[in-house]
Amino acid sequence: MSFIDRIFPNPLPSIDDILNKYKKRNLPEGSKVTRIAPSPTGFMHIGGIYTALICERVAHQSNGVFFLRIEDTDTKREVEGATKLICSSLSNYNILPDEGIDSNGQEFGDYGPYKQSERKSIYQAFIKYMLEQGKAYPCFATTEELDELRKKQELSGARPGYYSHWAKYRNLSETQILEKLDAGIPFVIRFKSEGNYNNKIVIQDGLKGKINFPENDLDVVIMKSDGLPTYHFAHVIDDTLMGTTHVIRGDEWLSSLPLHIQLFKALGFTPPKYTHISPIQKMDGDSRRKLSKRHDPEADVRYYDSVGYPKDAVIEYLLNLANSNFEYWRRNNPSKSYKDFNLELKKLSPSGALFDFVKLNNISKEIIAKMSAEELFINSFEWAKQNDSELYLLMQQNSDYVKSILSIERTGAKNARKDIAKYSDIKEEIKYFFDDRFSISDDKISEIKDIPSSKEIVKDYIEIFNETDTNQEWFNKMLTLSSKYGFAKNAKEYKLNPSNYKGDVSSVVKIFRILLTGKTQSPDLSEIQKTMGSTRVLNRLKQIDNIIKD
RNA sequence: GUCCCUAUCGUCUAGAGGCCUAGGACACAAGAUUCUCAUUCUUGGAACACGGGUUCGACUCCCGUUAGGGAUACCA
Repeated sequence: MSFIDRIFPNPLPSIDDILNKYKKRNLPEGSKVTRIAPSPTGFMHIGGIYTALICERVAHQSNGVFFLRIEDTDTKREVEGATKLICSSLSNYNILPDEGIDSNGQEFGDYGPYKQSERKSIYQAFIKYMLEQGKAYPCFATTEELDELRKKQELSGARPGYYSHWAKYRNLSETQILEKLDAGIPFVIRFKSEGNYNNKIVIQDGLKGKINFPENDLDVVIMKSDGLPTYHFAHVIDDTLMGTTHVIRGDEWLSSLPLHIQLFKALGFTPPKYTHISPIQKMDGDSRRKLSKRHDPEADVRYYDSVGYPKDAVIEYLLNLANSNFEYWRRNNPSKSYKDFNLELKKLSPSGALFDFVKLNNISKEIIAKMSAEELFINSFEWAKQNDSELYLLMQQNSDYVKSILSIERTGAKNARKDIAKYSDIKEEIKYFFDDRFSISDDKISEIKDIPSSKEIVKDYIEIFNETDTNQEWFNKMLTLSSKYGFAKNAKEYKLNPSNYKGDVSSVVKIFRILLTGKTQSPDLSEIQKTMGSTRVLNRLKQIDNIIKD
């Protein structure tokens, strides 16, 4: 019995059967097949969404196929529920694979299974083939042995790694291998590299162009002792069988490129086209670093959901990061779907971009400003349902009132206000419209007191208040009151002759603004009054008696 | 240590040897708009990391330095 049969005693599918099962994809010329291949080790990273978005766009723009593959070959790091989270995050952001796994764990598509853990026998069939071809061998090195090897290499100044004469188990005889196997010594399968480190090879990358590498001479592990393949091997097998034409992935894989190309060749496969994209980074002190799962809450896509950024805002921000001409396109096509924008892989930045919340906010404000009051209500209501029960209740019990609040300077306005960047901002904007959440702080009260004749002005206004006043009619009343009590009709006039006036009309309006909203800054006061209704307005105005006693 | 990638305003970037006195967006500052804020409009400040080449000419090409990032696992 050969050592190969000892390693794989159970029958495995034949290479021919596998190759026959995975038919060549029948797609029109120029169609691209891309994939997103996350490992279920925690939450969905914003960088994962970024890559997925790019892959999805590239495939679908070319009438190709975009699929999802779960890379769960590291059973130790796998986190319960992570696969589900990946699927739901993708569908949340409307990045929908044509093949893969849905949120319920249901697989779909003709090139599955799409979970690597379910493809074990396929990988093993190819591993066996590699062994038969003499392109791989079992290695019995223990962790201690490998540590020692590394130390020795460091001491002698040699390049660390398992290669050439350092590769202790590379040239074991059949009998030696069988002895170890019989003794039950754990082993891995290593690739028997024919590469020469002193040879230079050139590889083409879709973004970085031609890259020079030394040839790979490392005998990399391709099958772990648990019988599952490593990333490198699974990548080569899966992307071949699944017909991936374009591999778009993070540039942390760039250095493994010589190995991957070498593996494709060893198996007689044609490698796909590669594009390595730079990660999204953030500023940390005065150096940049990758957004980290452990330290940065904004690394988790759920963060953007939880604070209430519209999904499209996140997507458009990411698109803007990918292709900076997106914003130009968006300005010229304000109502088109982002899917009509043609994303160009070549236009991606070869260096990593810093995540910029200020820019995200700007994009998000634009998007929210474009929503009608009705849409904003529906979207924020949906958000509140999941994330803010207090706001949810408020909106549910006062839906018409909240809708009219959201209409202020939106419905019928030339340019809607751009002061809401995320749904969680809404609470603060609508709070003071509700009597049980409205109050005036002491320092605002003293601001009213500081304005001469404030009590008389309010009393006068109460007499002439009319709920149906137009904006102009309301403002005329402010002007009338101003001149009656010695305030200039505008700032210019006041500045010209400050000694002639007690202030200008803005001081008069300020009394009402504070009385009605508790704030010194607010949207248009006449619209606010109309929205609040006369009873509420008059009640609040009458509070002047409690603020300024005779 | 070794290998690989990257380097333009504060940020994202345009830039394919002369269209560059380096353009745009965000942010910031100033001004304008019958009220504050938010809009909107106008204006402004703000960058080719450094040193060598190549060339009539370099932000652009080459080499080095520096800085940042990545890889160097039975992790992906």
